[in-house]
Amino acid sequence: MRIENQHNAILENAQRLTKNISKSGLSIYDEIPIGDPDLWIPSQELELLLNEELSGLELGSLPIRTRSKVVKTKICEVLGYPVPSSFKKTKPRFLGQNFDTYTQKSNNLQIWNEEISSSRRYVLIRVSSENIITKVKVVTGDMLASLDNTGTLTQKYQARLILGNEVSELVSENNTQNLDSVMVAEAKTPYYTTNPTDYPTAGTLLSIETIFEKLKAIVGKSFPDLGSDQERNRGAELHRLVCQHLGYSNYKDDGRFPDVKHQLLEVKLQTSPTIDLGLFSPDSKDILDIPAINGRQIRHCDVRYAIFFAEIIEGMVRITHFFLTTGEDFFKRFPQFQGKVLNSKLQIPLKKDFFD
DNA sequence: AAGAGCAACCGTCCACAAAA
DNA sequence: TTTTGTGGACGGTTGCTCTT
Repeated sequence: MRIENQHNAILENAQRLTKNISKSGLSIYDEIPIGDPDLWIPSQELELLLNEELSGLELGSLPIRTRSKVVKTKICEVLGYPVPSSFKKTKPRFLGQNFDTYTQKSNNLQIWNEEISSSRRYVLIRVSSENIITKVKVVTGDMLASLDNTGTLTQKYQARLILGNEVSELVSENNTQNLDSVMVAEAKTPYYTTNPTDYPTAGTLLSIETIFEKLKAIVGKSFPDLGSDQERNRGAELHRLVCQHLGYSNYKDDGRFPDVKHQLLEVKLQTSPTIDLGLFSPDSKDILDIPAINGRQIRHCDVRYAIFFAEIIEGMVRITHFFLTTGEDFFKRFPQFQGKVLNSKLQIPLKKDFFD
């Protein structure tokens, strides 16, 4: 009974505040002094209110960015704010009430290009596998920071894919000099016992031209699309096709770089023009963590990149373009984003019972 | 009004460590 | 020895802003 009374008292206070906000005509970007008795929604009130109003909301199978926008729109309505025509990239997104929102299906919370702000609130919204909001949790930056055990920043480079006139394009005529010096003229086609994830050897490393000839047959192939939040698995299907065309009888992927280690080949499937690269820049001269071949160390820029572009029509992924380049030449064909150049994110694992 | 540029945002997997 | 948890990679699309 006592708990129920308290619950009701908080909810009543929250409703009083949202009425005030609604009357005030303020937007989510207008500043409110923290703790303002008539306009500031304390975390407790915020959590209760959003939980009551958002739980059960059906989000369907929207693309994740669209999903996020739908949720923000709903939050504006619940809090008594007018819905902006677009959500500006302010830090935080809800400036007046000083909070950010994260709509999460997974427990891997990721904060990009920003430190955790200790006084900011973080509104974490749990979405079930059926795409229904099940719980809303409001925590301060302090609390989030305590869940961050490492402080490690994960980085990402990006480049732009610009389609040309050719359906298949061999960007680099030759391998890098370094790689060329270890390769033999008559490399064996992959034997049925070799794994695509094995370390490369001088005798089995195919020339970039041979790889090009073998892989260009993939253009025009299609396979079913697994859905808008299953990009990773979609890439796996292409990876399988690539292994098959190269002559490997078994497909294997250990999630490491590069995808087809045995050929020093990285495979990418693009359905949008932004190419995301990992921790390393393709033209990096850093040494790869694999055994040297004939005494020669392999560098990141020696790796070959197979970029496939696809269109998704009626639930099918159809490969329309193919590019093959060395890491060294990568940015000569695909311009690197000049803005931030390197993006980094902090990843915070949420405990399994975080939302309980 | 349309397009280009960009980075923000969210998703998934796997090796290894720790616990059972 | 098996199971569970954690850290840190990889994956890639879309909305916002600025320019034309």
